[in-house]
Amino acid sequence: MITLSEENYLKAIYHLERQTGGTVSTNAIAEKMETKASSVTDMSKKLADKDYVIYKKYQGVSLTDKGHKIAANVVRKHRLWEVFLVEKLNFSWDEVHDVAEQLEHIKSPKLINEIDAFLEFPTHDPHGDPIPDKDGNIFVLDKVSLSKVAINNLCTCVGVLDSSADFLKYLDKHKIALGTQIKVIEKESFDESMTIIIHDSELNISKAVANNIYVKMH
Amino acid sequence: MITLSEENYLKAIYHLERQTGGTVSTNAIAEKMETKASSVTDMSKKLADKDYVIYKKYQGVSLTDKGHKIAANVVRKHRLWEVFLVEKLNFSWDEVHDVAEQLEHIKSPKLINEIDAFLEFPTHDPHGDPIPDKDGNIFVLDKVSLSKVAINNLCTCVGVLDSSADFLKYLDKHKIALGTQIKVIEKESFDESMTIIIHDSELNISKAVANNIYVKMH
DNA sequence: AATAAATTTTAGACTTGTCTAAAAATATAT
DNA sequence: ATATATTTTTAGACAAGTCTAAAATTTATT
Repeated sequence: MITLSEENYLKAIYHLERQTGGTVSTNAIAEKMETKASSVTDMSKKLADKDYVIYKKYQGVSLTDKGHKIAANVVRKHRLWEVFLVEKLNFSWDEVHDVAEQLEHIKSPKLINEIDAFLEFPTHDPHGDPIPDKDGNIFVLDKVSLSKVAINNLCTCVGVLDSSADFLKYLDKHKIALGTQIKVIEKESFDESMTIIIHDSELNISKAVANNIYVKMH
Repeated sequence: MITLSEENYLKAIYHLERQTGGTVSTNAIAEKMETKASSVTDMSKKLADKDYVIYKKYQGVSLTDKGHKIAANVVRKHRLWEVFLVEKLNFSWDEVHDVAEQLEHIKSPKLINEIDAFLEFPTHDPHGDPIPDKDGNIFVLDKVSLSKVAINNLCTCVGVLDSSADFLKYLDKHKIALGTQIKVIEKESFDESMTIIIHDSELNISKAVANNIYVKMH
């Protein structure tokens, strides 16, 4: 039986592998988990003993197929619960993360299958992140950072890079949501801010904001 | 912050207090929790330190107001989740317990309030057990054991004493559910079995079964 | 009331997951 | 290529929660 802590480590490794491609360093895990490198080393050994990761001293870890499947399933549960909270229980997209962090560890295949069906098999969570299927596969749609979009182009918001509550509240305030149409009309070269049109009105956003918004081109 | 283990102990003490009235013995808790008496002693001290129970050496424990409130809230969450699983996710009443044991520990006041509203404020769980309100109060309706009902009386099933999967499956097999009308037509004195009429057909049930069914008299 | 039986507590040990501080290995820079 | 800085591991400690075995207390019995 897998422990809560082990699941959280596998999830962190999963996200880090996906960000960087290859193996994941001890320090990177420690930072993500908000723990110490020595704790990560201890856990890496345990995860390797259970065949969830491949661990070579001083070389970091990478998920085995077994570990990948478990991690993807945790992420699947996390994202399905997020959809449930927003669609059925009146949560806003900045409120779901902490609760989903708890719900993702509930062990019941029937429960998550029924939730999936109840929600009519969603493919993305409220932040635009893809929901892994039962085998752990995800289908990524091609999205680009809003900061890369050239002047006069029209695009649609399909996701966010940073899903912190603060950033999501900023988006709410300015009526930016998944599906919102965005037209880039001006870019300032000195601070890399840009002016966009949403819902027929102009808005100036900083480079930092534009970086954190994913869009699909028209 | 309260731990998972502490919550489970408080819940066990809550149920035992309710069964027996007064204080709860170390052994009774150990049996309910499927653990050893020495572990219970250790935990009793911790719970007393945190003002969740009153503990006197060799005299057992009883919940304080603070402890009672926490325990009742865990039970509230357990039973609301059970209703949710049965009403919305196609679980049968014998499948819900294990999942609800996990879900009852999710910490999010908003979540449980929204689930409550989503279910339109149910008062009883799928086994007929009352759901404590936000203050931990429960409103018990007067129910009697089917085994106490005299011949020729008509009554309605409103709950079960034993909600083990085995017993619930037995009830399913014989089409006995909450709300089912039952008429007692015969009682055997030698084995205390009884013959009842449900859905217009006769059924003979043992003393053990009758003991575990709660009914409301007409 | 004294003894036997049952219950409860204590003492010490073990596991999981964490930490700090020091040692070892790897990477970087001059 | 050697010294320095960074990363990673080891060693030893600690808290939570559990256990076994022995001691203390309470309850039941004669």
